[in-house]
Amino acid sequence: MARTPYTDKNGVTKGTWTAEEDMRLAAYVAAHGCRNWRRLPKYAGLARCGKSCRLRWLNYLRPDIKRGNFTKEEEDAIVALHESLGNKWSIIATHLPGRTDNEIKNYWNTHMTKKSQPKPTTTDPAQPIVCSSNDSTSIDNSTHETHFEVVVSPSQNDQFYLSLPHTSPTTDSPNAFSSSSVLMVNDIYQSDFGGDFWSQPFLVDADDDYPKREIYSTSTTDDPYFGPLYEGDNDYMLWLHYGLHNELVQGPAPVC
DNA sequence: AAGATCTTCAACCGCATTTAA
DNA sequence: ATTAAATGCGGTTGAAGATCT
Repeated sequence: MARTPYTDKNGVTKGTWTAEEDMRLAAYVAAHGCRNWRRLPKYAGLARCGKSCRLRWLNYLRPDIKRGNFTKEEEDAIVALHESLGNKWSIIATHLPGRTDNEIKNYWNTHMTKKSQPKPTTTDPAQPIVCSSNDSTSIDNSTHETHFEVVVSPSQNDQFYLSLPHTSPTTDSPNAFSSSSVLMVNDIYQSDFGGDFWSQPFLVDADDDYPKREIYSTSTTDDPYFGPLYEGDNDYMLWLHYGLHNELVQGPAPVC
């Protein structure tokens, strides 16, 4: 998985590093530190650009680099941090000692993106979620806004994915809603949910003493798929992906 | 066995931000 | 305050290895 080494028109070497180059770079940094990457190649006797030297040092030669497969704990941390930070790989890397931003980014792109798109299926075990009592649910008929609240009992680092298939439990929910509908989720950690709602997990951290997720649906019309909830309209189902990625818990949304 | 296709990850590139002059 | 240089970041690429046909 290496790029064939070559020398560009300016005499700068590109591509995979050789063992000798590694040795020169490591020896120079050990002796002089790495305060000026631009000039370092010249002083270290390397035909590389400073950027390349910096990258090689940070991603491979640094003595505190941790090698080997990511542990379950590291994977969980990456998922959680990515949820709150997005693609801020360098910041995420600061929370994973010995791991580089490049390594985490690669790991995410090759392993995690596949896991981050959970879909409900009828084969998943269905157990009732704990919903709040009806008195927390309200409707504003003038704005067609429905408000209900879901109370869950998360444990540390649990993550939640929410979807609301309307017509049947087999509906692949995210596509069942019209674009005129807006689903918002507010909780004490996230007041404005951006990005891809359907694939973004909620993180419950150790300090979450208020495991409530308030779900608002707003619609400008009586959208048959996502209009306001009416009394007796109990075929709205709330799907709650519970735990890491795959476990699914299902239950009815509160009836207004 | 061999060619095609997929997966992985080191390294590159362009751009944004920070630092130094 | 301004500008240029240096650094840092994140997206993308390309080639080796793995897997499939």
